[in-house]
Amino acid sequence: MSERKKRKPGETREKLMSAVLTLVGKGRHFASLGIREVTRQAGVVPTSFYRHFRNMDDLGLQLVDELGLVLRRMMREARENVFQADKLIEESVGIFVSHAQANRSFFLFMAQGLAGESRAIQDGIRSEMRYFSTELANDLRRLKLADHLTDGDLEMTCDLVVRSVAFSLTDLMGVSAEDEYQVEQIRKRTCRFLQLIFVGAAHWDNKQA
Amino acid sequence: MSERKKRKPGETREKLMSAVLTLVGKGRHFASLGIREVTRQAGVVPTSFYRHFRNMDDLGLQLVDELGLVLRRMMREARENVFQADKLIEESVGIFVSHAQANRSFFLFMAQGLAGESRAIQDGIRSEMRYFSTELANDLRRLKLADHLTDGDLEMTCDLVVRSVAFSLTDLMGVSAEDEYQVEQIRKRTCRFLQLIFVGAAHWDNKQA
DNA sequence: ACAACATGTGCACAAGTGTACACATTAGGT
DNA sequence: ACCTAATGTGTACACTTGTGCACATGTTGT
Repeated sequence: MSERKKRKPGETREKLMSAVLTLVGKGRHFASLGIREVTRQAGVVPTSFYRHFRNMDDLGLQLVDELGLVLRRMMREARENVFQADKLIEESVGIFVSHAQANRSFFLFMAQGLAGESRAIQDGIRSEMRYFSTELANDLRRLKLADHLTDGDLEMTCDLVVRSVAFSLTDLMGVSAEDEYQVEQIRKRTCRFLQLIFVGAAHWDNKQA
Repeated sequence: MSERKKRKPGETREKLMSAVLTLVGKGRHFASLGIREVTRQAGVVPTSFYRHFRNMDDLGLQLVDELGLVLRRMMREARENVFQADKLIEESVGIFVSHAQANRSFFLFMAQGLAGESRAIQDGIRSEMRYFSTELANDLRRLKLADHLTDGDLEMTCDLVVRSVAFSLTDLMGVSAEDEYQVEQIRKRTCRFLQLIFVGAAHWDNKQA
């Protein structure tokens, strides 16, 4: 009953997954990738694919799961590095941008999947975003930064925040990672978006009537 | 020198374009479509394709142009139907939603193109959004609804509005057009997003320091 | 050590793909 | 009415694709 011996349990599997990410990173769209192309990129024989995935969508779904891990890691880092509230937005957006650069292909895949052709993958990504949004709401509650908002309004605010950041993602993916200036522009603009949203949230209740 | 005689100048051409829209409407992703598939759907022989387009991306670009027309028509209707400021958001979002339903495939194509694999198409759609955003800014200025904002801040606000609506588009495309309840939920949620943003904009200057 | 299984490989094949070429039809301007 | 250009069609070919099958290899549990 010792199951942790496998020397390379999913070596090919990982090669296939990162082959997809590589291709996506090169500008290809996930929906246009075929099994043969992916196996070729992974340096594996086509039939090997079926040892690990039933089809491309299956592989995509498992990529979404890994994407979840990346996002969680990012969120943890954000929580550890944000000390005072006034720098909250700048710090968080900064961490987001640097993660997006470090895992470019992953986030590219995410951006694609939002309007992709597999409904399951769409739902998976959407679900990750929802999770992210509720966690953000929890944090804001804990930091006492949202005391005047009802749960519903806080949820909505966080949803809008997450959406805006996700949209900035597409901006970010549109410019080369080395273009420091453009990246910086996007970072600043995203911060301003979030500030605007939070100003709106701070003054929300009186308008709610 | 009379050039308007052509009986069916671009009949096949239109058939090809709407064939793409049909396939996209059926849930396919633009990036995964091939020339043969499209011509088959259009009921045309494969080689005809090259009479009108150089490749799929070319066709996509021309679809973006048509999309621009759809968007402009939508904006015109919005301008004609919005009378007083307090219903501005509800009216506009309503018009947006109904247009998105009426031209589902078109908007689906737009949502896909934002993270598609053709850079040119991405830029085209982005450019349409920018246009939309600046027009919105002009309207708000004209209606005296943004007097306390600098041009830059107004531009940012409108950009955020357009992005939020565009993201709602992906929500909308995710539910069946007949699911009245879900569509209504999305409509309401989008309105709340915009309200939140405008509340933020209304109180922006004091925070700007 | 041996049986059971998971994983990787090679081969095969029918189907689909992009596109070149030559030809048929039609439309437009004179 | 005629020439030219635009548009549509059929055939052809080399190539890619998904996937089934049989076999090789390695790994695990007893």
